[in-house]
Amino acid sequence: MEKQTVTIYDVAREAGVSMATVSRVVNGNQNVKPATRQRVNDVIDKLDYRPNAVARGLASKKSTTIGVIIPDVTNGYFASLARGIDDVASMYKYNIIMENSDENDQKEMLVLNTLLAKQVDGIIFMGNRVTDKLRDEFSHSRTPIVFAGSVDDQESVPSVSIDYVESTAEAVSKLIKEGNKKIAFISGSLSEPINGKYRLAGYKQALKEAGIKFDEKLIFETDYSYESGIKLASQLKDTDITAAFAGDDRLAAGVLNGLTDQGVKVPDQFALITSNDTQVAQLVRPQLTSITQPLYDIGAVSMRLLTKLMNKEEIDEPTITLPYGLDSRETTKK
Amino acid sequence: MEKQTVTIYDVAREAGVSMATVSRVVNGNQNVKPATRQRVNDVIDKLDYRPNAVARGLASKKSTTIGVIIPDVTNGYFASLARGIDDVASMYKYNIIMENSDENDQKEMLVLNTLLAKQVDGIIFMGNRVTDKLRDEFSHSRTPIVFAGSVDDQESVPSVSIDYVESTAEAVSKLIKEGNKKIAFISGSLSEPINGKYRLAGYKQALKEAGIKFDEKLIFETDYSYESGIKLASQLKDTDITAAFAGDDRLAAGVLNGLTDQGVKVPDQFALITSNDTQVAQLVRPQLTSITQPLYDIGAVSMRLLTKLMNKEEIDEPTITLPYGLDSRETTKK
DNA sequence: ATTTTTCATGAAAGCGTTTTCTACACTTGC
DNA sequence: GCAAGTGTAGAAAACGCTTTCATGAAAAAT
Repeated sequence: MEKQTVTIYDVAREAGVSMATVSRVVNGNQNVKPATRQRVNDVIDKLDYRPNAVARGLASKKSTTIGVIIPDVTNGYFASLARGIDDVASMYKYNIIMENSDENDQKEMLVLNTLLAKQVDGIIFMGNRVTDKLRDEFSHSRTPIVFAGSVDDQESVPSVSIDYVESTAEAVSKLIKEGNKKIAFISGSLSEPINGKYRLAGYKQALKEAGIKFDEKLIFETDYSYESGIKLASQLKDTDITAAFAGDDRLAAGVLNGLTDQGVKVPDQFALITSNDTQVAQLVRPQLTSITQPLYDIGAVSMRLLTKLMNKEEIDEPTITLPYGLDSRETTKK
Repeated sequence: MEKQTVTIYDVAREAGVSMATVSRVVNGNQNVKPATRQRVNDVIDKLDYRPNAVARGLASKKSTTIGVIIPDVTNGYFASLARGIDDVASMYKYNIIMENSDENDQKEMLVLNTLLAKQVDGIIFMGNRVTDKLRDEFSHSRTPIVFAGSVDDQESVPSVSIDYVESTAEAVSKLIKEGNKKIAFISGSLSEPINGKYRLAGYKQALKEAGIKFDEKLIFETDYSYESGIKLASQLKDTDITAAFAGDDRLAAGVLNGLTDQGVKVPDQFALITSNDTQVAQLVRPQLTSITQPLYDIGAVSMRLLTKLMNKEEIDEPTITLPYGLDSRETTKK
């Protein structure tokens, strides 16, 4: 019962028209007499014709596919962005080729190349670090690209994110207002601009405003895993540090659970604020006070921006900053 | 500085050979003299030639792309499967087009059609319910497909999962052994075979073995959200139910947090076992005792199976069942 | 030295569309 | 009644590759 692939030519023959006409009705071109259109559509239904997107792509030089480079789908933060991206993409009839990069420079180059080979119409890049090589590749290719949930520190690429400096400053200020003087800054690698440049700047800014001297020893640079948070908790326990700002939720959850497991009362003895407001932040007990980010929207807006870029529309501001919030939950005093 | 797209023809001209030869070296065909190969490769590097995958796809009738239908990337369970799929896919040089279906029948049909239009070489389907219409479409298409993390109850489609009947029975038995007599069965829609058919059967089996009579009132059918779990907790609180089996981790986390927030001590006053062993299960306190599933592997094996199908290799057993475990953590007594 | 094999390569026909150009048959407008 | 438009449609050339078939040269066999 295996049906042969039916092509536009089959439809044309069966409907007694040329391929060009079939193509016109399939693509909604108005230059077709209603009666003809009807007839063609009937044949399409009858034969169950489905246009070959690959052939279409070759002929039109558009693949209606966009590439998404994501560090790890398994990470709730990126998954939320991805969901926003996908929803808007399908709204605009684009499909998504997703590639996990593990934030690995080499892999990023590799997937970028396969995406370009696949003739994607645009690319959304998630990741916290951009090597010069990668940036070079971006700018050389005529394929539009936008960063979602991160900023290129050279601002050479359109991006959508929140203001990491201000939000961090606000979080740290809150910690200070609640009486904390020794506040740890916990994040992933400081070589990533989001940590080493923006968040750290916000942290310092808050300290400065409060007249607190910056202390190098309060900076804890690690990776983004839950386990690292647990480990960090043991280190934190025997110091006079009374609060921490964390750049990642899983990391923060690790710190929180580690602290609690060791008998430290949060928030009474230790206050904690995290950054991404993923579901994790609300699943743990006590619930993590967090900077809130419109994760889904960041993804959605990125994709929307990309559609404009692909249509060669004029963009007034390529670096879009979305509003953030600060949700006081249970790991801070009030 | 915009470089024109360089085609195979440009390379051929520059290297003084025919397109056929360039094609051969690009595809690793051995019928090329080493010297010629060298020369062509040099030109490829020099011109920075990158084969157009779309044209390739049209000519070869292979897209080296597979479609992945996922209910929601944002769900840790599916995201883990997806990660396994993607890793194996890239190992075999396939790219992935990912489509969120929201387990919506109509949307599933739609994305299936766009995937087929894009000429994917294979499809991996995640989702708990398969409509007849969809199954029909599957069997009519010559594109191989495999189910990941779910079984088609008609077993007409190759699939990879764990034994849901046995694992559930084991979990419920444990609850019974620890002295619980009234054990709630909490799951998503019973219309989904995984719940209404397999897990429920396991639940009944365990009860029967212990000589406990099945009680309809202990079945709680809801959706998979954390919020529903919270709500359910209030209902559960004022009954004589002392334990529950939950078919989903977020749901279980909701029940757990809801119970705890209302002063019910877990596991002393209420025991709880969940099913998917996503990260959530270990983030909450107390940590959720859970059936453990090799999530990443389920995805990986599915993809591997799909590669075999795409190569038209003989498959001995199209329904693969992977081993599960039962990890006693803190929401059961021992 | 001649025939047969093997090897390396080129020519050209697809693959299934889109799109440009051309053409024809009608309407209009005057 | 004729020139100029205006829809509607077809022919055919791309699009950038893979692949089959043919071919000539070199190697091997006789």
